[in-house]
Amino acid sequence: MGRRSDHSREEIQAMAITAAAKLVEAEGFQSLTARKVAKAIGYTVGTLYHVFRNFDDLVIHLNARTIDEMAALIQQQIRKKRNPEVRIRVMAEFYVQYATDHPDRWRLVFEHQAPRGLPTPELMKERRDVMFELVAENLRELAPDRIPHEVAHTATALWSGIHGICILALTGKLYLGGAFSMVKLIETLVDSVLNEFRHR
Amino acid sequence: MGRRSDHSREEIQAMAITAAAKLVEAEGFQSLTARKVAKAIGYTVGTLYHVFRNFDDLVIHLNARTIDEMAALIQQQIRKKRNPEVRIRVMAEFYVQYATDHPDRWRLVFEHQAPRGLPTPELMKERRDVMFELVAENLRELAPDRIPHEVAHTATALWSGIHGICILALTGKLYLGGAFSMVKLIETLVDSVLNEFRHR
DNA sequence: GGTATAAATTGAACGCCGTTTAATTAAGCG
DNA sequence: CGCTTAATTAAACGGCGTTCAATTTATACC
Repeated sequence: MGRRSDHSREEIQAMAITAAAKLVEAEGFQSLTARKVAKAIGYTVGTLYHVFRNFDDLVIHLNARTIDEMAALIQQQIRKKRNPEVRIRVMAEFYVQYATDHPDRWRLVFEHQAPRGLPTPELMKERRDVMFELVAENLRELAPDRIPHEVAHTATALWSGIHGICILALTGKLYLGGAFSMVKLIETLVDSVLNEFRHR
Repeated sequence: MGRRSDHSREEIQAMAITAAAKLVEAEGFQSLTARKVAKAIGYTVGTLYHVFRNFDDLVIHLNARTIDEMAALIQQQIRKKRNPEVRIRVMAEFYVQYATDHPDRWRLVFEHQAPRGLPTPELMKERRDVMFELVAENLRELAPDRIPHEVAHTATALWSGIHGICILALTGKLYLGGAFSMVKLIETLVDSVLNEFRHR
């Protein structure tokens, strides 16, 4: 066969990313392969390599979409709230929610890594700090006279901590059960860091 | 060739784990393969499968050793300290130290996962909570009259948070530089959680 | 409208992976 | 020394990411 032009480059890209997302959710990110994605969209691997530089490039595009989806969901939720502290708590709540609802897509964002030595792709750089900046924005509103550096520092510490709880819980490395829950752990962390932020 | 009996089963296991550790440190955990390990110890893959159930089994043994090494290092450090708060801070400091010194071995512990559906191997179950329990011990000493559940909860929140900072920093997903450092982030988290723990 | 050009798509190949298995080799024993 | 048993190997399998020559088709031009 040859040139079909049923779909443009961009369409094939989008189809591939969508198919990859579904495969990851259905079978886990560890068993995502280029051949499966190609088959799912009715093309062969070759076409995939015509549209993505390599398999990592496909994964990076999928991860970018995952981050965009998650950020959109979270921003939609905090738009309903006026109080910056409440907003931060809602952000944490829905971060956990998204991670729990799409564990494999979420883990792929953090556990994928391009081959050693290569620089972080632009697509990821743009999205790396989106959550941190969202937290920092609201911390700033919570205490407008704090110096920016301090705000950014606290935002980083808080959000990294929340992320840690998510990762360990989702990978089964956290004892949960009984009165133990992710939600309560996150609450403790948010309470602690916010109190510390206020009182000094 | 055939039966050489140069080494016992246990010796070959230990040699393989050591070789795997070196390969991981030298080339990254992503490119660890059974054939490389076999070659490094002067055997073929077949022998490796005679001694481990499969490749995941080898990785699990390596991870167990990594956790043991790290825990030993940390316990050795806190033995020098009497104050439980100081001990917790030293634990955090050396956790970061180990992760930074052996990034690929450390990441392998947390990013490896046995094929979907299989239960957590005993080898890992025994080691999963070692750090949490170490923290809880010292929290308990810090506030002997708190109920055990509360202590365990705080220990989990604190250590997950520290872990989150480590993971994000080591995978290049954290803005560091200038006055930003892992050590300072960790300090903030420890301060926050310990203060919260004391004041309520 | 036929034809040359350029682009999309394929299928087959490459070297590597984890894993399995039959065949070989050597050690231990009577 | 021959037999048994177990360790070790080499080869094979299917699947992986990746590359590329060959093929097919859409498009631009005369």
